[in-house]
Amino acid sequence: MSNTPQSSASNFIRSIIEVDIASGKHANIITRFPPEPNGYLHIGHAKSICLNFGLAQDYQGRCNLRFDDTNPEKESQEYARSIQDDVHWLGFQWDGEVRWASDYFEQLYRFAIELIEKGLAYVDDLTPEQMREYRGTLTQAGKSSPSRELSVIENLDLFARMRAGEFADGSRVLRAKIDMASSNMNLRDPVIYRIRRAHHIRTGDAWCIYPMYDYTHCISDALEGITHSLCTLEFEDHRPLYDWVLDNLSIDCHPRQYEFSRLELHYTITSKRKLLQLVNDKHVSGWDDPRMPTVSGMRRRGYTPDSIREFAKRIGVSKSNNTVDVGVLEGCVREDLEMKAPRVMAVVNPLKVVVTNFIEGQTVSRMASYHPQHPEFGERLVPLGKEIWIEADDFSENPPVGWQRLAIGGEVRLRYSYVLRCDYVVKDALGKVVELRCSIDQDTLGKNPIGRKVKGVIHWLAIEHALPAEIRLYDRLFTVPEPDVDKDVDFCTYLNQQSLQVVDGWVEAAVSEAAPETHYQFERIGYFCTDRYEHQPGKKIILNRTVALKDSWAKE
RNA sequence: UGGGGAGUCGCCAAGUGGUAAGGCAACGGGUUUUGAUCCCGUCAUCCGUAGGUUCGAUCCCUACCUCCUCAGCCA
Repeated sequence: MSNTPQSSASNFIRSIIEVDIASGKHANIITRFPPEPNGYLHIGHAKSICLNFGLAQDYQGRCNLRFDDTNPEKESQEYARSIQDDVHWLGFQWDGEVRWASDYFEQLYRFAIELIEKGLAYVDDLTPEQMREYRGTLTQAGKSSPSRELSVIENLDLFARMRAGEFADGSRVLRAKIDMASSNMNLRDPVIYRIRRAHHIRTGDAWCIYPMYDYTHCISDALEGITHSLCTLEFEDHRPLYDWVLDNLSIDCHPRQYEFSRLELHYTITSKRKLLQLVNDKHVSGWDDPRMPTVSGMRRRGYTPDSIREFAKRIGVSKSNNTVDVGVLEGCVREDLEMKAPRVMAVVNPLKVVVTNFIEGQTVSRMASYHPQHPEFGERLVPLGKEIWIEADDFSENPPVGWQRLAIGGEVRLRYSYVLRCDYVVKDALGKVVELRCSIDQDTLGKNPIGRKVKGVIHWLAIEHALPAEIRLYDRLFTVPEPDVDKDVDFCTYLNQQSLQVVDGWVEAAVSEAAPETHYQFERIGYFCTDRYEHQPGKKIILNRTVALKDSWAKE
């Protein structure tokens, strides 16, 4: 009997867990999601969140949220808050309270003393430059620092004085004494504590020494009883150090670290440093700009938690480098919104049409369903009028072969209304089409015309009843698939100047009172979402385009 | 030219000594008052390359090739 839920694909981590459960090594698994609060979460983190929390759910285990807050200079409460919000929004709940690596500072300190007492750590006063020199290179062994031979007594004293603030920032470090000749650079006596007088978001000014990631992470995992510590591939080389620390300390728990490949997406970047640069340099409005690959940006854009979780499921987990096309992500939202978003009509690029034979009080309006497959979504009246807006793109003076939209002398179905014929085109002095004079076939409401077939259907809005709306159309943020592949070229040079287009469009009155973050499908156009922050129900309608509808005509 | 990883369809990704899952995309057809959705069908004689072991290898062995990664007092 397998523990694998049918909904989740097999992957190497699940295989390991299943073996561990089957062998009795673990009765319950405990995972953790360990972000550093130094930026907002992005789609790559979402993959990790879905993995860690998903595993815990599927195997009846637990998953902790633990902040790796060991570098006070870059961390903030704002980031920590946003991260918690994002995890919740994605649909996950961590086990118990939020954990902080800083909660373990005292224990970490005592373990460091244990290491010193065992002769496995020493205080060094080499400058950063010297340390780099002493470290050697990939092909040459490093050499020992003079401090490597300090006695336990001396090290104990020095380390205590480091904590007491007797030394200047950066003047001394505590190093693990492992092997300066190791072919693994991480084992060449890595620094495990440095002196930094920085205000910490949790511990304030209580400490002037801070533990390094490699030293902190494994111990934090062990203290929390983590069974499977999952991280990305670049930490593979750190695993021997992870194990070394735990093997040499009196901790009876030794979590196992497993690495999986990080997610790469075409036309976007997933580097917190670079995302921060986009924010700082004002290339975007903030971390939650709808063009950002951040969780909060995608949320604002209109992505749903379900769609992101589905995405994580589709891309899978492995150890091979992979680059996923954004089309996969888009496919996930379309699929989710297809069944969840009510349909409504909107005109993004309006062209005025005068229905010449519209007869007030006689020409009828129909009710329209909010969802073709879900009558429970309800319906509303879509009023027709003498003057209507249609999409400028739905009319062509010189229609190409296969054109199913409006053309001079041609007919088209007005969605939920009559069949419309274009009789006359009004142009301005420059020859630009500014208005269409059309007539409807009075006998086509709710039924097809007799003797001829009208294939095309277009959306429209009665001018009298349409509501003005600010519509934000987003395109990819970068013009090339891999903006940051070339180290010599600033990725900002590949910014897509047309990534945001704000247009004044029109929407059905039904949208008027929509709350922020309401999803809609604008028929024939795409999925849109009322802006989380700026949309004001009943006052200012602001919609963000989440993703366009698939368009097999546009491809031709 | 040190260490650690990875190479299976356009993109992800299972799999395993017994003759290549699935998803996305793509393509063909059907339904449709969204050129959407939905439905049906097609889509790797082949698993980086070359040898070897075997009745039989993508899975085992050998060599090679390619890509990623490591020299922060970042995580």
